Amino acid sequence: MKIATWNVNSIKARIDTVLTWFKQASPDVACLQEIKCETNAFPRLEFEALGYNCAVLGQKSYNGVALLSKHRIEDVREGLPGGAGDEQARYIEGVIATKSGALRVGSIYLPNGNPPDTDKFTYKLKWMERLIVHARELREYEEVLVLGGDYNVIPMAEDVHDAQAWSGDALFRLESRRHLRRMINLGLTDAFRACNSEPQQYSFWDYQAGAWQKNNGIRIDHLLLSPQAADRLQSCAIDKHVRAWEKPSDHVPVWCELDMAA
DNA sequence: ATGCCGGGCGAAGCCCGA
Repeated sequence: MKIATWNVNSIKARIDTVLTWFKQASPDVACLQEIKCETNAFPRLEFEALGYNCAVLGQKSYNGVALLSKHRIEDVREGLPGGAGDEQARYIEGVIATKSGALRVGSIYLPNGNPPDTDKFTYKLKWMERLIVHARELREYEEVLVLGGDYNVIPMAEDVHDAQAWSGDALFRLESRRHLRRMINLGLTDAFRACNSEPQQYSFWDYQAGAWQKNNGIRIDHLLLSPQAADRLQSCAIDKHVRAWEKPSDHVPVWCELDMAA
């Protein structure tokens, strides 16, 4: 069972690139972020033609998340609990029935939080607090669970080209990293780091200042696995080559393979 | 160097991202 996450930076602008990757990579389940369209404007037909079911939580202009699955998506939860008045479409979750039981998948678009001296950073930290509370609830289900998405947090200095330059940034601030560490401490596994100990492995390169050409990247797109999922983890990789395609997103797909055969 | 790209919106120029 191949499960992927990808911040596509507008599904409308990126549809050809995204479909090309889906045809090649053929993930069983995919978490998309920054679709930047309203729910009913999501290009469902294009994905259905490839055999996918779609669960979408969209929003006009900004944010927006989706779950795509070759199998039926059940028990869809739209939005992260605990956010009374939070209008930003940043979380969708669903359950996929497999031969070896339920697979629960969440698609996360965590707030950026910059600049850090504003309420944007406060919103980010509060959102992370809500995510921790929700992950703690999900832990009790003892299911195969994958929380995939654009976390907008650089876990460690080895996950950024220039840690010094990023030290004050909301993506690398200690408060953000501490909250991500709390997620891990709930018993979740960073799938990529469970499979790859090489430093300087990135999932995002800015469009500006030749960041891609200079390999000035950061690793902020993560797949966090429950113990039941981590036990089934076979591989995890970053599809870096996609960043060199025509009209790329600034993020690339990250995927893992779980053994759900039995 | 926060605004060098790139997208949304909407029809010029501003908001936003990481």
